Amino acid sequence: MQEETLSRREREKQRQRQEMLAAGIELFSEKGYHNVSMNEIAKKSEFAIGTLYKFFKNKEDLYKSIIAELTEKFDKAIMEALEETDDEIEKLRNYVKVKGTIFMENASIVRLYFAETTGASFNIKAGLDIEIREKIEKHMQSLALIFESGMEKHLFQRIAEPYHLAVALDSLSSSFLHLWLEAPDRQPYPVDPDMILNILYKGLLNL
Amino acid sequence: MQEETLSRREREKQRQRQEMLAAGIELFSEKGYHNVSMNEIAKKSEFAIGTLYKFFKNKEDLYKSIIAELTEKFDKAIMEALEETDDEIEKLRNYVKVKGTIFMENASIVRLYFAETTGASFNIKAGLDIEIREKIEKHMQSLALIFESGMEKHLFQRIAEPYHLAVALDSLSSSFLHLWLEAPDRQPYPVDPDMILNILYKGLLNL
Amino acid sequence: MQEETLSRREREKQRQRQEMLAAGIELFSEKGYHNVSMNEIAKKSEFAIGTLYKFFKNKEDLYKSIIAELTEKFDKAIMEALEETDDEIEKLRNYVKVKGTIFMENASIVRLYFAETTGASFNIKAGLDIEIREKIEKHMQSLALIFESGMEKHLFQRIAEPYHLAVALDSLSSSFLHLWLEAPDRQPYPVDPDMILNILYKGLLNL
Amino acid sequence: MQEETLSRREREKQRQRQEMLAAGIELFSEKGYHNVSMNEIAKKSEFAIGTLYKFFKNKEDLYKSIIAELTEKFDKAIMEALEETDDEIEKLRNYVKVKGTIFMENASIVRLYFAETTGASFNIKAGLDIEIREKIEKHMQSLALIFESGMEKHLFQRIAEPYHLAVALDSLSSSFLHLWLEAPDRQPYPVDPDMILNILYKGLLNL
DNA sequence: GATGAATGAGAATTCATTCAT
DNA sequence: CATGAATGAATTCTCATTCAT
Repeated sequence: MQEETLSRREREKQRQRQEMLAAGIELFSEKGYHNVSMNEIAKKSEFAIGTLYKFFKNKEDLYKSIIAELTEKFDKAIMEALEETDDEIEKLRNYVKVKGTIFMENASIVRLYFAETTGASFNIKAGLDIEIREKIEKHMQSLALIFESGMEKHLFQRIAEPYHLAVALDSLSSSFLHLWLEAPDRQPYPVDPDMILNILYKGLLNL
Repeated sequence: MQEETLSRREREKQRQRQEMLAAGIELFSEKGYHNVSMNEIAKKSEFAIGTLYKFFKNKEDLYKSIIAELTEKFDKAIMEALEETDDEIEKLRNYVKVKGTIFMENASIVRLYFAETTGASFNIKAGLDIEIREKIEKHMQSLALIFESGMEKHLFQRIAEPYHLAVALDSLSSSFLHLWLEAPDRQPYPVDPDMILNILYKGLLNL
Repeated sequence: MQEETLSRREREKQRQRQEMLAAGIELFSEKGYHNVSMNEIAKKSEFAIGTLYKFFKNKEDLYKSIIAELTEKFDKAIMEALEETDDEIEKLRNYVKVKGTIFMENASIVRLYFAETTGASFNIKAGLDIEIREKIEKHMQSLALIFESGMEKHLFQRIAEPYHLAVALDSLSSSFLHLWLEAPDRQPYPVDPDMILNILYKGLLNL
Repeated sequence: MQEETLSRREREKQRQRQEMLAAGIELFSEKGYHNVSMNEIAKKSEFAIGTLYKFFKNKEDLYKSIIAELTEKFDKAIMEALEETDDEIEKLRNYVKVKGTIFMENASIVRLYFAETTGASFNIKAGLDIEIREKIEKHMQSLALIFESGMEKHLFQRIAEPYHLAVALDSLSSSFLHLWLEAPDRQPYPVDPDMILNILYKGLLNL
């Protein structure tokens, strides 16, 4: 019974933490890191400012926690997607599909994620970006291996370096995602991963 | 003679303005918008802070001016590149080449540019992004037209919607540019626009 | 039996109170009143913070209790020492000896005590100092009376006002104590009360 | 003329700095370091809080500056007093006289000074105390030398270690100063340095 | 017209204290 | 009755902006 009580408290804490993170996500993605005050987050999450500081040692920590959580979730899903099958073509389709799903479900954090991974990030000093970049690099390496292996099996033509193809796939999927994030109803993407893959799969020119 | 005097003064003013912008570019791209103070920019550009405020009505205005200037330069160069020839293939190669050149020559602003165009920018309130996005959209439309026209001439296969191909080309070129910005010596890109185009031109699969 | 239970509880309470005070003493004397939080004291004394507030109505009250306790102890010991004998010379020696013993045994509180009795204390508003000052004044009066009586018996020469001599003795003993507190091994004082008295007893000059 | 302008500005700055320090002295000595906010000091000195921070990099710096300034002044005056004459008796009288004068003229800072030199100082971490303690130690050494030299000339009896006599003199003078600070009108001290010296000079007992 | 000293609103963070469990 | 999570007032410090010289 005590166990139950403890876990109830623990669960309650987790719920609170999630609410704080949610308020942070919403505000940060809407207004940018520096244009959001801890007081705002406190108000939005309906906690006292002091309570916020019980959960996160400072503003940066709260921000990092948001990014870290998404990164973790994203990384897990991607790695799983790539291991689900042995077929290279299927792996690539899975990659694009899963990326789309995650982004759709977390639209507002994704803005933050892009802010952190692209361009001059908020917190050059933060050092969080290093961790993220390492995960992204890991994904690129995994994709590159898939291209490489597909080439060895003569599934794919060696039209470019495997690593470059990996970057290309990542880039294309992100771009179409962006398109969709900006105008969810008009853009086809998250529903159709094949469109992106086709751009890579078929050559444009009649060679 | 008064005209001459005025224009000399005018030229002098322009030079000063450029120095201020240059200082801003360097600092903003290195440390991020919110981590740079107007005093720093004043010191770096060797003007008094009051003088800065004679040229730009506030910090945001200075920032916007930087972005606007790059956007303008970029837009001009791209539009010229696309009009230089009638050959669709050549147009696309020009697009990639010019984009590469601009980015290489303005590496530090480009970080700012990405920060502004991708993800949650520092200053969503700024409203500057609207102007930028419009220019980018114009480029996309131009590229789409090129793809369309190439398809009509049967130069290109209709492997995807012209607009999607435009987005793809923009995305790929930006990604490889990023790669290069992060590790200038190892990456081939700005030297070789064809690598990118090949990814689109040849299909991966043996169809 | 109820009485016994009550008194057992009472004793238990006293023990708890003492533990809280002890934690406070250690922390306050090490870091200063304002650099110690109630949470720290709670943790160090191994009570919940709420329990602390059952015993002391606020932080200041806890602090005052510490000082009051030392003052009480000190006052008692001093008054006893002065009444132990009828010989004025012996009384003064007792005073210095007992002061030394108390201070040696409570080195860490003594820092607090000095902080409170000398200079601009942390908490002038506390109003505690009034009570302390009254006790000190009482000691001074007692010492003055001893000097006075010694003078009447022609034990002492009337080289200064009795009250001034009292102040002098208090001052000298405190100073040498300080010396000892700062470097316990090198200083002779608490072992040798006569050194201090000699400074008063023998004249410096060859008169 | 430019020189004049510069020095006028410089003088103006010094005047402002002094006003800030004065406000700090008054508030700190009245309420204690931690019970005074920077905003209060700003208000009292009639400057904006930001201006305070132009002159002092933080609260501690402002506090240290106050203490350092008094210490400097005090040290200078004491050292001069000790060098003014070659006669040991005169030197000691000078010491007591000058100390009295300084303290009378700076009554409120002296409270701070005592708080810093006695008991648990506000800022154990501050490290300022080290500098002060070194100066005090220097004074003690100087006094000890005077006693030593007086003893060698058989002006003084060797009734105690010279260093202990130095400590005794310092202690006595400070104590009577305290007395006076608490009740300026009733206490004779600062007017009569000889009273203190007599306590040391004549022996109490009829030996 | 240039200057930079002065301003003060606003942000992050701490911690004494309360009170529901 | 003990507990310690939650509270929010108060504090330090920064920096965009103004304006007297």
